[in-house]
Amino acid sequence: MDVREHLRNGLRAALAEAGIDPLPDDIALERPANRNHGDWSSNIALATAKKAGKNPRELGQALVDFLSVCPPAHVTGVEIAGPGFVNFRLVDTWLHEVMTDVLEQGVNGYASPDLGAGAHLNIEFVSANPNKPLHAGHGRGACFGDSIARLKERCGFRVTRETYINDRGVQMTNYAKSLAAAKADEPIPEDGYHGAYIHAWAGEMPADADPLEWGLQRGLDSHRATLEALDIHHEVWFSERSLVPTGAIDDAMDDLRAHKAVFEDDGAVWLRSTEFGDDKDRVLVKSDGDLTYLTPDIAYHRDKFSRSELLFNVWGADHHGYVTRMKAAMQLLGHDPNELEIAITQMVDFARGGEEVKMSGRSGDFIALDDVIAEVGADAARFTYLVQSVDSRQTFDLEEVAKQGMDNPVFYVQYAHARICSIFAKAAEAGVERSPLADVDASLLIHERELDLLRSLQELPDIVRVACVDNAPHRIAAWSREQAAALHGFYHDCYVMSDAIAPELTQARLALVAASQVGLQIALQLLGVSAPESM
RNA sequence: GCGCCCGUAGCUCAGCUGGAUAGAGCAUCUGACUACGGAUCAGAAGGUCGGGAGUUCGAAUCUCUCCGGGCGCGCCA
Repeated sequence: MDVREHLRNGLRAALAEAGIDPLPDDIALERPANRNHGDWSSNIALATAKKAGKNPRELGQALVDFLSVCPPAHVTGVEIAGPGFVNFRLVDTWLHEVMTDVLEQGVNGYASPDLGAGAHLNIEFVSANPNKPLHAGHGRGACFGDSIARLKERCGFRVTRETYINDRGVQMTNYAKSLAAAKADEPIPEDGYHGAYIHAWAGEMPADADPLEWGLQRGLDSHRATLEALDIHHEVWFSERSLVPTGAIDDAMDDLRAHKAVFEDDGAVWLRSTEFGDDKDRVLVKSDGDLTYLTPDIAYHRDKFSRSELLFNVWGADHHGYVTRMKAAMQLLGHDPNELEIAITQMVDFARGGEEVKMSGRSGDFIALDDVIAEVGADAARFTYLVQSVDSRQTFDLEEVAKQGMDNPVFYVQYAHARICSIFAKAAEAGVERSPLADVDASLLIHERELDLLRSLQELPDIVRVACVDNAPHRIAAWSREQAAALHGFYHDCYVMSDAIAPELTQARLALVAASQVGLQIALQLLGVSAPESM
């Protein structure tokens, strides 16, 4: 049981004794930044005194007096400090219980809060045009979306990974023309695509192939291969084009009309998106009869809702202006706006050794995501894309990330895992057999390095929950670095096996290291980064 | 002009629903191996949290305003 429950129960009893009624719903407990303030601290006296019309310091003292007489489990001291904080000092047994929890629950059980309760969540990400390879900028949304999927899965959602293929419209026609021109050694049309890949792909194209159909498949194959190199696998590749023959677009229009969500003006059909916060109403059917981009996308989202309770989209910052109208469209169709969550990833700049690398869309001169993976490796690419909040613009220095040293946090973390494996290998070599957990005396773990490792492991469930709720995989990356630092520090100061180490302590430390391995594996799995046994 | 994101150490960035003396990595300087992989560890130095005002016991965090940067504001996709 989480030690905080013991403390909260004690605080509730103390509050009741002090005449607080009703009791607060939530009692915050935090680990003070300053160790002198104890192991756990609560601001509950400050928070409730105001409402109860009491002096915070006096209420805090009353709580302390009560808790000193009936201390919760593990507690050795309770003090009042500052304006009214209640500080708890605990014996290390509370941390030893953390180790037991981690090992008993394992990689699949520890730090897996059930937030989703089995709800079906469709996560759409990447959704790039199939007329060109994925570029370096796509990597962020791809890694972010997949890590979100991993987080939601761990937290009890049933997840479908999906990507939308923009295979309908003029850009596909221009792409086909470009392929055909390249194949015939003719100049690429002005409105075509001029990247080097066009010529490479045209060279592969059979002479009798339909450039559009062949090109579509070639583009999809390219995307699929790139994503698989990053260990990203979409269950559904949804074709925009397919919305026409299935009647999905017509159905969506009928549905919108039935909901009085559209009107006609100037020969065009408009969506009443201003009813739900949009700046202006949006055209769905142009006066020439063509559909705007929005219309099939509405039909697509409507289709997704027919297959899933909750939708999650990952869009680049260049599409953020589109969020309001899509949410408005879904609300006009009767959906709760909270059932469609849209995460925006800010742009990525690329550099080599501090020198900015220009990416120009017009000339087709961009860094392919494949090239990033080839240059830095899939693990380093994923970790780097995820190490930073997607709310901030990112600078991705290919030269820095390609380094296989301390500059590179991904190696630091992976090396911690490899070290653990190395310790186990060494133990096996020495003929040391791991005792069952029940026979391990965890109370032997009293070194500050050992306790640091356990404090960090204790935080993981909270970190996972926050990362899931806030859509923040970078919190996992940050935790993995802390756990790795704790492991390296432990490794440096605490030998697991040695003539000077008692067999019982060896067993306790092997268990501790195993717990750390569980934590690191959970974190690396959520990031989609491998946990190597050796490097 | 309007909307969204950002501004924290020399550099790259964390900082959870407001908490006590604002953190990490890199870079810089100084140290640590006759034992499990030194791809490691320890210490030092480094700050008007963009500026200002407000809310309160308490603000990097919430509100307002200004400054600076990015991205959007089509009957394009």
